[in-house]
Amino acid sequence: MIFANAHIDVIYAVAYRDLMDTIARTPQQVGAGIRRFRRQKKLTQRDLGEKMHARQATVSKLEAGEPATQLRILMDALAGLDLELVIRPRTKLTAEAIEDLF
Amino acid sequence: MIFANAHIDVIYAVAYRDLMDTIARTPQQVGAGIRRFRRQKKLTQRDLGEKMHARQATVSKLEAGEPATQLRILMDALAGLDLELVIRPRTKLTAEAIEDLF
DNA sequence: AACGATTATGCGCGTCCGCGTATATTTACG
DNA sequence: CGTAAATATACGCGGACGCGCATAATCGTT
Repeated sequence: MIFANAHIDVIYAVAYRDLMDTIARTPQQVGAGIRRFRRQKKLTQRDLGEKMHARQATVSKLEAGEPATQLRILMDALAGLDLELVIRPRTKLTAEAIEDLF
Repeated sequence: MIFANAHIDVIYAVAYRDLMDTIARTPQQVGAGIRRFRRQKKLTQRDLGEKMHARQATVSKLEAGEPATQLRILMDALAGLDLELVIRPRTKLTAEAIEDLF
């Protein structure tokens, strides 16, 4: 029984963190995720642009899901928003589906 | 008590999935993650390239962490490997640190 | 409705992608 | 050790980025 001694707080934290996550499989979804987190932090595109040394117009294209956006731009934006990327096998279980189990 | 009725199998699956995840904050880490999953699936760069309609050389640059790689290439590679991206707030807790809790 | 703030779009420029094609270089294995 | 497979690198091309600069279009408040 691996979880017998597990702190319920830890598991709760993991589950809560999952609810904050954004899954992305397309450039559009990546852009939408960036936008969501940026707004959550009350930053304008210009604000984020300054943090990452890019133009407001560049942030705009990134959030629009421009497929030819460069990886550098994406990673700089993530850093500017204090975010990170996770690469993982595709799951059918969405956050909503998991909630339904409880 | 939110987790009173939770299927332990589900929680175990979530924890196990986390161990398979790759965290990336730089183009290099993204490339390394792609490479790790590609090898795990016993595919060559050429194999992956064919799946995503890209050249072997393009896959090579992606895995090398070329910062100017286009987002389209990354997402196509993820799809070809049946992977997905997660955008989330940066965590200090690495997979190893979490293991230490158990 | 009107205003400022925010975001989307445009132009010309320099740079570099990803392409096809081809070839070094390295790795893996008998 | 030698050979095939796998990966890294090169060249020229067409195209599109991201840049500065500037302006339209949209949003949010009062």
